[in-house]
Amino acid sequence: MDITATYDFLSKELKKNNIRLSHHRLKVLEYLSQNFNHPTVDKIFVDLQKEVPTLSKTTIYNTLGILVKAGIIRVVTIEDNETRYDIIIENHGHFKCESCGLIYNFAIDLSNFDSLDLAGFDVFERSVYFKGICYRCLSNKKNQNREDFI
Amino acid sequence: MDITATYDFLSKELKKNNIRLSHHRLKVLEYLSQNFNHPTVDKIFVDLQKEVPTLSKTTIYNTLGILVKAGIIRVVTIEDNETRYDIIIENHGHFKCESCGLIYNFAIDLSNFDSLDLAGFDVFERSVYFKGICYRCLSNKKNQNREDFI
DNA sequence: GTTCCTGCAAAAGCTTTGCAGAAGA
DNA sequence: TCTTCTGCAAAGCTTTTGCAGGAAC
Repeated sequence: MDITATYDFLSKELKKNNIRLSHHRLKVLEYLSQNFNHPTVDKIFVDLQKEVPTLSKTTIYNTLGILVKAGIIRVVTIEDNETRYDIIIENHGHFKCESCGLIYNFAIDLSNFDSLDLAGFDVFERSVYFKGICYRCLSNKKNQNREDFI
Repeated sequence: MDITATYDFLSKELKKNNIRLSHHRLKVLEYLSQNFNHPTVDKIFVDLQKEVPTLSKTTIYNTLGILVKAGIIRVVTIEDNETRYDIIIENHGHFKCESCGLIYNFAIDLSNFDSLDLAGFDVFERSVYFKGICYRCLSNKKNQNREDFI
């Protein structure tokens, strides 16, 4: 993916949504458009502080809230004790490895999924979360059984 | 669904998992087997206190943790600011209405879903979360547009 | 000049932990 | 009796809020 194009596109998205383009906000957005690792607030904070030492968590919370409301990023609630954020890309699910903690994207398209149970409902957000052990951990720990990971 | 049968089944599940069947724990489990409304810890606490006034939140947290570990209930993380719990039923997703807050179950079977992106992965948990407006709220508010709900 | 953003500190929630007493096997 | 469960209170975290100063337009 062309990061510069994405970044430009997102800047325009912000303007379209009447979000003031402060330096800090652009930095948070830039970070999210270059890091597809579904960061927590704390991860964003720690990583960006090297570059922008005056940045506060309050501003990160504020910025993330605005971006979610504008529909530019989405909240990933794969785990109950951590809130993560993700630049919105269509038609993908999230897989979390319970061994190494990494979150992977994978292709899945439920946009045309119809359930009889939801007849007459207006569905405008669809999230898919899988958990398990990723191929990397599986090959690292071939001699152990699954119980070790749980 | 036959609640008594479910309840008996679950009692046996507990014994199989060497979980001591205290009165409080049975009450929590009974509550979950009779209330499919995906309660939060606080909801369980408030509802059960009428019946069991000495019950504490610590015990609820303790019990829920044990039941999750035993694979009898699962955590529903459809929202980032609330943790909910659900007796495990196979092959269903969760739909949260952003207007009334109700969470509905709907049938969906991803147990045989294969993604090329996850080739070589061991996937042992699959959650599907949808959001939108339920049919009830839609018919109550026919004259309003979607922006009112968001 | 006016609006809105920012950071600090405090507050608010939710969840976990330590420990002494109580209940279960 | 011995184990482990329970409830209280305190601690630990994450997130929100109030407010004064500062930056953007």
